[in-house]
Parts: sequence; structure tokens; C-alpha cells
Amino acid sequence: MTGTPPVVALIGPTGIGKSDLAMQAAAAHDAVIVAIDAFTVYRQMTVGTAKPSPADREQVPHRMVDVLDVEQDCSVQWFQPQARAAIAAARADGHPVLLTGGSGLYFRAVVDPLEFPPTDPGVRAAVQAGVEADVFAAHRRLADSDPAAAAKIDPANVRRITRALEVAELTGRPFSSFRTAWDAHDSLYPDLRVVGLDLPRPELLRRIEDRVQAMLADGWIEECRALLDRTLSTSAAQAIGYAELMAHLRGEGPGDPAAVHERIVIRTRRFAARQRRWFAADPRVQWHHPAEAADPLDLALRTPTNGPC
RNA sequence: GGUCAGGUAGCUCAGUUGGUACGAGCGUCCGACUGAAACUCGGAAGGUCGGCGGUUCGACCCCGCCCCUGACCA
Repeated sequence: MTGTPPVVALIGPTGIGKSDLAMQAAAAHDAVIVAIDAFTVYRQMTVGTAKPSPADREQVPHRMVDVLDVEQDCSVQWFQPQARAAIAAARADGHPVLLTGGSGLYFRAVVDPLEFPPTDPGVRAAVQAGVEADVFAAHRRLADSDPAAAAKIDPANVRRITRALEVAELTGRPFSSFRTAWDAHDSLYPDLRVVGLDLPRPELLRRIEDRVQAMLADGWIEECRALLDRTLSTSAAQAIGYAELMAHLRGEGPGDPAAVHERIVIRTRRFAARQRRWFAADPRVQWHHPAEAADPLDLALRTPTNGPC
């Protein structure tokens, strides 16, 4: 064994089978898995987030899983240093690292040298009030001070406009100046290999439907019921399925369970599409059919970077 | 068998006192994205307005018949 243990990422749309492959590979190489996922961080969300089983976690160390309670907000800014520290610790102990997950922004935050500007609740609230009063005027204001940022943000996107103005006010720097490293795709880990898993669309959609059914049969609803007397943080409350199921349990929304299930499948489907789009833009990804990628670590270490797939 | 209501975009429905469908929401497709990212936001495609006849310069909107759906009465 020479040099630092490798860092390999296994990414792809939800339901593609990342976790299973990650388990096999990690077990075979004595690796540590770091979950790049904005929702398996929550201790109380297990079934609906397809969290690795206790047995799997017993066999292979998983980091960034079960680290927050649902009352706590999760953010990229918080996630970035935590995940990086976990990676560093594992490598220091001589373990290869397998990054697994589907949260695109979090992936880039961990793996790219991105710097996230600060936030301030008071400033944000004030800025947001101004933006909400007249979004288009706010967008014009942004265009005056930071044309590059304004060009990237739709004139009706209250959230993004607010953030851009907040950052400008807080740092005195244009929001767009923080984006310079974005297009470079220069990895923080020089040896990083990124294995992408994908399937033909119809097959993926089928898997998603089956998986939602399986989760429901596996106690998802009970898990949601247990969450009813908790106050979910803004970020936790967005989780696909949890939002719909909890509303249903409270008697809100459509009373027909089939309609609720359908709604969850649709949201998941759209999420998968967004994930593919996100990762398709990353030139580092080497795409594979899940059946070909029996061992992502082997595969990644043997294939030249950016090789044809 | 009869009465009433209804048949308009893939779905749920608006709408025009007759003048080329202003359609909306949802879905679908495409796309943007640095502290909520399973978020937020943008764009596009999709309709012979149930069928056939009639009235009219002109009908999705008026008339007749027919088909289908739902409720009610028998």
C-alpha cells in the first residue's frame, strides 16, 4: 500500500441501486462510505430515505448518516466541512472513501473548492421582505449591481434573488463573484473518480414505482405518524413523501391513499430527472449501466479518468 | 323506460349574450441553479370544444337526433 487511499464517488438518480453497489465495493476494499445526501442525515427519516440497513452499517462504516434531528435545518454550508472532515479522517486511517448519494449541490460542495458566502437571519429577513414586495423590481436592482448574477437568476425567483442581494449586502462582494470556481469542475481531491449509474428511462421509472410501494409496505407511514408531534425544520419538511404522507395523516390534502401514493411517485420521478440533468453537466462522471459496475472501486481505479463509457 | 346534470388540452375544470379557444391548475418535455437543493424558478409541446345533421354571412356556444357518463324517478 502506497500513498493516500483513493476517493471514489458513486452517483446517479434515485432508485438506481447506488447503495447496494456501494456496500459490495466498500466491503471488498475495507472502505468507508460517506453519504452525500441531504436527507439520510436525519435520524428520524429512515424508510423513505432508503437509508442503509443497520446490518450494512454494522459491516461498513457510514458517515453523514443519522447526524441531525428533524427539528434541525440542514444546509450545504453545514454539510461541506462535516463531510470533508469525515473523508479526511477515513483516509488518515488508511481507508478508501466511497462517496455515495444523489444530492447534486452537496456533491459539488464537498468535492469542488467552492466557498459558500455567509448568511444572516436578520439581513435575510429584511432583504426578503423587500424582494417579496416587488420581485421584478428586486431583480432589476440586482441587474444594476450584479448583471452576471441577474442573468443567471429568473426574474420571478424570490428565493435566489433574495440570497444574491443578501450576500452582496453581507460581504460587499457581488454574488456572482462566488461562482467563479463553478464551471471549472476542478476536484479538491486530485485522484477523485466519479462513477455514474444510469438506466434507460422506462426502466428507471418502473423501479421508482416499485420502490415507493416497497417503502409504503415497509412502515413508511408509521414512521411519518411518529413525526406528527415533532416540528420539522424547513429543510426536513421538504422530504419527498414525508410531506405528502404527514399531510395525509393530518387529514389534509386528498383523502384517497392512492392519490397520495401517485403524488409521491410523481415527485420522485421528477427528482430523478433533475438528478440526471444535474450530473449530466459534470464532465468528471464516467457513466455505467449498473450491471457493468459490479465494483465501483475496482472499476474507478482501473479506468482512466474521463474515459469513454 | 323517464327526468335532470354533464361531455372543452393526458387529468380536473374555466369560458365565449353566436364572430379565428385569452384558458387555468396539475401532469409531460426541455432548461437554470453556490448557505432551503428531495428546494426554488423559467420555457415549451398538447384541443377538429362527444358524433351527425340543421339554422346562420359565421356556431364550441342556438335547434334536432344519436352516443357516452353521473344522479334521481320508475
